[in-house]
Amino acid sequence: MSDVTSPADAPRSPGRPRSVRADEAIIEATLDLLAEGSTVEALSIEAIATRAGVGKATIYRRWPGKDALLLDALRRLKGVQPQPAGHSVRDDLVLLVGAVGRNIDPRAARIMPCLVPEVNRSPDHYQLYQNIIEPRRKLMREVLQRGVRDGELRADLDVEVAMALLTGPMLMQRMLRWHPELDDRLLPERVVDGVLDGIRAR
Amino acid sequence: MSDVTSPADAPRSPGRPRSVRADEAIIEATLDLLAEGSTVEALSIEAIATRAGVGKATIYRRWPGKDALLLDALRRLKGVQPQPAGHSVRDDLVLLVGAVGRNIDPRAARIMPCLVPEVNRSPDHYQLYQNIIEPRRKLMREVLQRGVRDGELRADLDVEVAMALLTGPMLMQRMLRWHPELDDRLLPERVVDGVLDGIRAR
DNA sequence: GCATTACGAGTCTGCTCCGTATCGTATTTC
DNA sequence: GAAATACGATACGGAGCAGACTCGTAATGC
Repeated sequence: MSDVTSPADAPRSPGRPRSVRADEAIIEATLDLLAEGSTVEALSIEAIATRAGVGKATIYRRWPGKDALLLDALRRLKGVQPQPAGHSVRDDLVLLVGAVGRNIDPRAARIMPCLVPEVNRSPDHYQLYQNIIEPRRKLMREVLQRGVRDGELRADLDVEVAMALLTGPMLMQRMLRWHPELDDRLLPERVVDGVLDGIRAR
Repeated sequence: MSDVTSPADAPRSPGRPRSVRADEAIIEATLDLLAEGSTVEALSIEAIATRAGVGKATIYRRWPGKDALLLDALRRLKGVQPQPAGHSVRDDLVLLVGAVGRNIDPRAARIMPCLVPEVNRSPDHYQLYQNIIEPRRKLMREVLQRGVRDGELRADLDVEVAMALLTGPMLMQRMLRWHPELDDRLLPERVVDGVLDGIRAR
């Protein structure tokens, strides 16, 4: 079986190569345990090893500690960014807002809230978090700037505030189920239309 | 010194009464440790006892375990709700939005994010969280309904969505510093005006 | 004064975890 | 076949904490 790293990309040191299957199993076990509700700090190497069907040494051979392993594991969750069509600003915004806090991996939705304390505690993790969301923010910023340029949005629009208006309600709902009765499927449309047209009578 | 519970409210059982000072010290130590960055689960009874200058038994005499102690401690953080003046819907909203995630106790701002995972994990904690924010939500709901009644806001306004639009951006910014460059002091006004008037050109 | 309860401080057992080391075995290169 | 490295499993010493307990002391009601 081809349970090992591809021989093409390295000079191949002697001895038995590391098992790709083990790599995969460790990462998956980590994400599974997190998704099942374990906090970052409650997560133990021993639990990961057991879950992955792997010896502890196999983990320590690859990562110096829990933090490094976690970083690698979380990188797997970074989903694909949706590509706005570029026709209607409203439709593009609905697409982007609907993607807030949503990733390919369904575990991501359960894991993300557990990382909030970490992001607040450690400047490194805060930076990592910012690096991850910045590309998504950039995408939305461009859609909004396009709207201003085309005259579809107010000329005096504060783009950064507008992004907060669009993103905040979705994030809050996804992370905290802030309001139990809001319908998650309809929310993106409602949010975009609400922010576009305002709530003031006219 | 009057270091003990007031004699007026109980039949007074015999023996030395429990020290109010100890109660206070334990709660304060708990909140301090949380505010300093300890996670809920990393918090240990031993650490609390040491910090409070109190024996472990003194804690176990009062609470059955960490969870019960935490619940009592967190109840202390519930700040006062601002009272909207009732003149202008906009001004009332700015007041309420500015109060989102803000409590009298400055430690609250640092503690709240640490509770996000708990709220997601335990239905009990989720319910507790909902009970705490519901009064605040009610206040905002009334202001919005008043606006609709007075014709200041759209007649077809979805009040729940509107609350999400107003609250979400503030919460996200307070809990995650989602956008590093947004000015926290000006944000409430910006959010309210943005949501009121919309971002669409007209 | 005496029974009763609380106090701070500390001890003790049992548990979980960390990070390292050591088994016997498996897989690879030379 | 020999050397090298990886594998899962398990054992180890050490750290930290939970809870129950024990001290000698302090405060209260009768």
